[in-house]
Amino acid sequence: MNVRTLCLGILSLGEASGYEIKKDVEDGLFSHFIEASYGSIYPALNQLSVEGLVTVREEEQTGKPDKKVYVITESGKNALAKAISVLPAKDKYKSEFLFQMLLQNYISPDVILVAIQKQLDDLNEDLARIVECSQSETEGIGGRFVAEYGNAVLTAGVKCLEYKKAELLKQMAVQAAE
Amino acid sequence: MNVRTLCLGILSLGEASGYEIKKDVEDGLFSHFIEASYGSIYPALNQLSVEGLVTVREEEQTGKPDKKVYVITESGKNALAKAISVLPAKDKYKSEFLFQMLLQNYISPDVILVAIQKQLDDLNEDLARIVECSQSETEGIGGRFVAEYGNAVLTAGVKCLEYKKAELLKQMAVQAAE
DNA sequence: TGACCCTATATCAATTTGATATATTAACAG
DNA sequence: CTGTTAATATATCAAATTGATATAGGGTCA
Repeated sequence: MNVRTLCLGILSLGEASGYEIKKDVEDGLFSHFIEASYGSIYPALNQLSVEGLVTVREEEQTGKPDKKVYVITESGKNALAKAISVLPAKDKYKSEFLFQMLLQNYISPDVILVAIQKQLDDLNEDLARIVECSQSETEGIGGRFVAEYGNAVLTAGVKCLEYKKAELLKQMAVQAAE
Repeated sequence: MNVRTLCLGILSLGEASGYEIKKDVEDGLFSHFIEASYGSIYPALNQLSVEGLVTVREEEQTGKPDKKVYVITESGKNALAKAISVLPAKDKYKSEFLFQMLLQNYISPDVILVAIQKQLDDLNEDLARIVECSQSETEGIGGRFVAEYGNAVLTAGVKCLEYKKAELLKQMAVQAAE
């Protein structure tokens, strides 16, 4: 799935500017499972506009720079429905954290500890965002689905890491006592 | 973290060819949290070789094409240790599946069902690979860490989806009866 | 007045993907 | 014995994407 389909999906929930799409991807319900940069979003919106899948409207704002508001068209909705009715590709997961943990014999216990803490902070931040988004419940049944799935997965990660952290701290205390 | 560091990490566990590195990334313990294509692995190995972080040895094989075996050097190990002693970047997770589920009002219940089933199959496949890899326990404490973390997270995902699937099936049965 | 942050769009080199090409050997079917 | 498929192995490249940077208007706070 490319960024064009991603933009159509977000626009299907309501009109938005490129900047707002980026915000959704960073802070919204999408943030748990979507990544996209300005460098892909703006070209995607331009192309969608050329293809007639979205319309653009330039909007003046007071106290802020002007923005271009994109609205999905009927043919855009059709293209979206078609694009998301195929078997989804396998999830992609990349974790520098797990890479470091696998090679933990190359790093000191203190570095391992701060890495675990950082991962815990990241997971809890993500978790808080999901809770926040699902409380303002904008997306109905689909939103509940992804919120519950994200919650389950992230909570399991936190639980596992809390245990690993405690284990490491105990071990470090023993080593310090020697 | 770039593919060069990834290759150094894999080579730190033992010598390998580009093809074998790709296999590790596809089927090994790394597969849960790493992605890399030939198009990035081969150039990375060439560059590492130029920089003196790995050495190459061409090996003839009977019954198979020749291969280039890469071995990490001392300065390669130093570069690796340095590269993985920084705070890890945030995990990256991309899921077409969750994107589809969030926009499920655009797709039919049967398509939702096959998507859920596909995700369950993917998760169970990943889970089986982790169990298999951790039984042959090649990587010691680091391997156990990532295996347990992966297990926790994937199991939570499976459990959540089994529930969602049952819920959907019940709902579809009710709708069919009407 | 300057420093810094938020909103907003845009661009671009560098990285990475995903697909394809090439070659060797084995296995298996027709 | 010929064709097809599959595994091993390396390499390349167009296209997509990232991550950083540039530009610009406005607000806030010292």
